[in-house]
Amino acid sequence: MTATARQHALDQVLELVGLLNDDMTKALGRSGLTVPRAHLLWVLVQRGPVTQQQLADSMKVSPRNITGLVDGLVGTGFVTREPHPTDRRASLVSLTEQGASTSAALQDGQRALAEQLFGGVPPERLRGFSSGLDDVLARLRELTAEGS
Amino acid sequence: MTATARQHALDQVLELVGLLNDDMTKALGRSGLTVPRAHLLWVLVQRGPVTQQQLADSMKVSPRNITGLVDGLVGTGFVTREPHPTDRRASLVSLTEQGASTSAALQDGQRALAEQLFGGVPPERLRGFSSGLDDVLARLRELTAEGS
DNA sequence: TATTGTTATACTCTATAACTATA
DNA sequence: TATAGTTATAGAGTATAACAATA
Repeated sequence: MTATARQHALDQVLELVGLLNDDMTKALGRSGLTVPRAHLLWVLVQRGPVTQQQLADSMKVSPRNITGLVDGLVGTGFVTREPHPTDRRASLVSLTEQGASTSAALQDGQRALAEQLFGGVPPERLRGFSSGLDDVLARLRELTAEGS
Repeated sequence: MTATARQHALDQVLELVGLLNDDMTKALGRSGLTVPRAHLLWVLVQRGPVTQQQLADSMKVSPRNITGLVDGLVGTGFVTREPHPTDRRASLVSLTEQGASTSAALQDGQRALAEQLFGGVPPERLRGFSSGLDDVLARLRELTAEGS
């Protein structure tokens, strides 16, 4: 009985993951971005100009992969790759104006999405949802920490 | 005030999406599968042997893509591709024993995950979570139906 | 010697367009 | 003429390994 309730909850979560993934992919595509490229942009918004090594660490991805993502973003005008002022081995990746304004627009879009998804949910119910999610996230973080 | 609560809820959901995606990718990798290949297997579990065209429709992906996914799954022994009994243009894709038993194991893993994630959540709280999710899913389905 | 990033190589997922075989 | 699937081509994300330049 409760086991089926838990199974149902997981099914719901998996459907959510799929729908949200599709929605994000489409929205980013309209801005000329992909999910990994938007992720990189987001790191730059949070951390400011950084080296590719730091990007690789932040995104938990190989340095080779960062080279490719930055190449793409330079090509489409979202970031610049400039020589590092003190370390001549390294590059410094920065947002262009276009990169910064697009990132801001994406954030606005996210705020709008939050309103669309949760705007009609009564506060009491939203609290319950959010608390339940906290429990689930705590467990998931443990699992992924172990499993790495 | 409530706007920040809604924003927080979306942040939680996005973290959930990321963690769950990583967890699934790793778990499937241990079984020699990827997310799209597991998706294909899952369609076969539900529908039985089908043509590649039917797979393309079910998965909302190009026929060319199905050719590649089936090639990979045939190569790793999860499915077979056999001539269709009545339509000589078409192939019939079926689960092998290995494909069926791996699919069953994945389902067991999912049941276990549901227990790990929700097992410690009190029934009352789980109900609240699930109800909230229902609201959110309804809105998301509308959004993705429009935006397509 | 250690670190930064690139080139070389390879695999997976994805798409469109042209083409073959069959209906 | 329409449908099923493949070949041809292309692009994005991912990884490891070898290597050059610099620290």
